[in-house]
Amino acid sequence: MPGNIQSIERAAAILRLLSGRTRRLSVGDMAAELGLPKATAYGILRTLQSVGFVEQDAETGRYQLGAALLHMGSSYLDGNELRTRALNWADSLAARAGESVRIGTLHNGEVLIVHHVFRPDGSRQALDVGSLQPAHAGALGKALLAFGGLGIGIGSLEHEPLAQYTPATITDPDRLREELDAIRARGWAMDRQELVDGEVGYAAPIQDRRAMTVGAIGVSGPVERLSEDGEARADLIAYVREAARAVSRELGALRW
Amino acid sequence: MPGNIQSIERAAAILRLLSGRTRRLSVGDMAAELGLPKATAYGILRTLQSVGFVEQDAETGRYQLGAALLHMGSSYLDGNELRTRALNWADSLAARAGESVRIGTLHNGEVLIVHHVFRPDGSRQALDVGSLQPAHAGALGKALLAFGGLGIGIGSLEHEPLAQYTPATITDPDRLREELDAIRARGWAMDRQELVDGEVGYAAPIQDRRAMTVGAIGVSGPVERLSEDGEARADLIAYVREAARAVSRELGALRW
DNA sequence: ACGACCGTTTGACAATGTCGTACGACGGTC
DNA sequence: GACCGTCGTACGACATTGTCAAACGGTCGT
Repeated sequence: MPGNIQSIERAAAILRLLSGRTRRLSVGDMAAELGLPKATAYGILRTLQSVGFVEQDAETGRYQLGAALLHMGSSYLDGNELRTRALNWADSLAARAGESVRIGTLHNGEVLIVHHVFRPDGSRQALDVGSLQPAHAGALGKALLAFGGLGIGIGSLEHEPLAQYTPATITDPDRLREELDAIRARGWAMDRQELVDGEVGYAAPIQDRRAMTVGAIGVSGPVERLSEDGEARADLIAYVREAARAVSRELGALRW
Repeated sequence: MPGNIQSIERAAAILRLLSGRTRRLSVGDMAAELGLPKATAYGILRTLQSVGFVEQDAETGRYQLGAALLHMGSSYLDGNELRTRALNWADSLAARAGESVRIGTLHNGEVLIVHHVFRPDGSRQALDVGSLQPAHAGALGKALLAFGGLGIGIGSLEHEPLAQYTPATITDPDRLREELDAIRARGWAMDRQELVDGEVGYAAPIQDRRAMTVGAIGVSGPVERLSEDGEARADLIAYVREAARAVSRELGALRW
C-alpha cells in the first residue's frame, strides 16, 4: 500500500489550515478551502476534537487548534537531540554575548526555532520557540541554506519569489546565491537588518556525526549594539562559531 | 455518521504514544502497544511522516515526533485567548511578586501550562510551557479542581489513586475534598511542597464571561522566600488574586 | 551461516470513510 | 414577524479506502 492514508492527510491539512489563521474557522470555510464536502470535513473535525487536536468554541461553534498539540509540541522538544545537546551552550553563548540566542532548523523551506534564550538583561521578551522564519532573510536561515544538507539548498526557494521584509532583504536569487557562497567560504552568516529593521544577527551551522547540517545557532539584537559602524563585530562572530562547534562536537561531528 | 474516523484516532494514539516516551519507538513496539497489525501501524506512520508529524531516525529507522507539531503547538498558543489576554498581567505579577508565574488550564485531568514567566532575577530557568502537571498537587491544579467548570471536578480523579510526589502530597480523596472546599471558600489555593520538595506556590482561578473557570494563574518558588515561618504570605496572595481578577475581567467576566 | 529482528511491500477483502442531501437553530434584513 | 442565508450537525447508500496476513530483503548479533 504505497499510498498515504487519505483521512489522515486531510486531517493534517485541516490542522495546517487552522494553524495558519489566527481566527477560528467554520466547517464551511475549511471545506471550501480544501475542496472537501462539508460533511467530510465535519467528520474529520469531530474526530480531531475527540482526540483533543482541535477545540470548538462553545459560543460560535467555530473550530481552533486544541491543547493536545501544545503538549505534543513540547514533547517534540524533549526528544529533539539538537536542542537537548545545545541547551547549555546556548545559555553560555547568551551570557558571553549578552544578547538573545536562537537555534533553528530547516523545516519545509523555513526556519523553525527550536530554542530561544532571552537576552540576559531581564527585559521583557517574547519567546518564539516554535515560530517560523523565512530562510533567505535572517542569519539562521542563510547559514542553514548555505550549508544545507540533504540538498535543501537554495533550489527549493526558486519556485516563488523571495519576499521582501525590509529594504535590505536580499530578493534577487543571484545575489542570494553569491551571499550563500560567501557564507560557505567564511563559515558564518550575518543578517544586516534583512529580516527586521534595526536588527542584525550572526549565525553559524551545526553539524552532526555525518557532517550533515542539522541546525544553526546565532545571536541577534539591535544594530546599535551588534555592529560597529556598520561592520561585523569580530568578538560576537567568534562566540557564535565556538558555540556552533561545541554543539556539533556534542552531536558527534568528529571533524571539528 | 456519529462514529469517529478510525484511522485518525489511531494516528492520534500513535502520536500520544510517541509523546509519552522520550525514546524513539519502532513500528513493532507501537503496533504491539496499540494492538494493531504491524502493517497498519506502518501505513499510519508513513502518512504521519509525510505530513511532518513524525520523523524517522535515518540510522535506526525508529520514529519520533515531528517538527510540524512544534509549530502547531505554538500556533495553538497564539490563538489561545486565555494566554493572549493574560500576557501582560502575568508579566506584572512576576514583577510585583518577584517570582516565576505560571498560567495553567485543565486538560484531561491534568494541568497544562500555557504560559510561564521567569522569575525576574536573570537566573537560568527552564521554560515549561506545554508541560503537564498533576491536578491534585500544585497550586494551579488545586485551584482548577476547586473551581472546576464543566463538572471536571475531583470526580474525574477518583478512578485512580492519587499519586504521591512528596511527603506533603494530599493522597487521601477525602482530605483533598476538604482542601478543595476550603480553597473554594477563600478563593485561592496554596501548595505547601506538595508537588516538589522545597517549593510552594499560590494560585487563583480565572473565569470567563460565562463565569466558567477556564484557567488559573499562580506564583511558585522556594519555601524560604514564599512563606514566613510556614505561613502563607498575605502580600503574594493579594497579588495573585488581583492578577486573576484582572485576567478574568479581560475575558469578560462581568461579575468581577 | 544461522536466526531473529527490523522496516517495508504486496494484494485481496470488506469494513470503512466519503459525500449528497436534509434537518433544526441562530442571526440578520426588509 | 416572516423571510433568507448560513451555521453546525445527522442520515444512509455506495464504493472507495484502509486494513491486515503473509512475505520480502535488510542488518544485527551470534
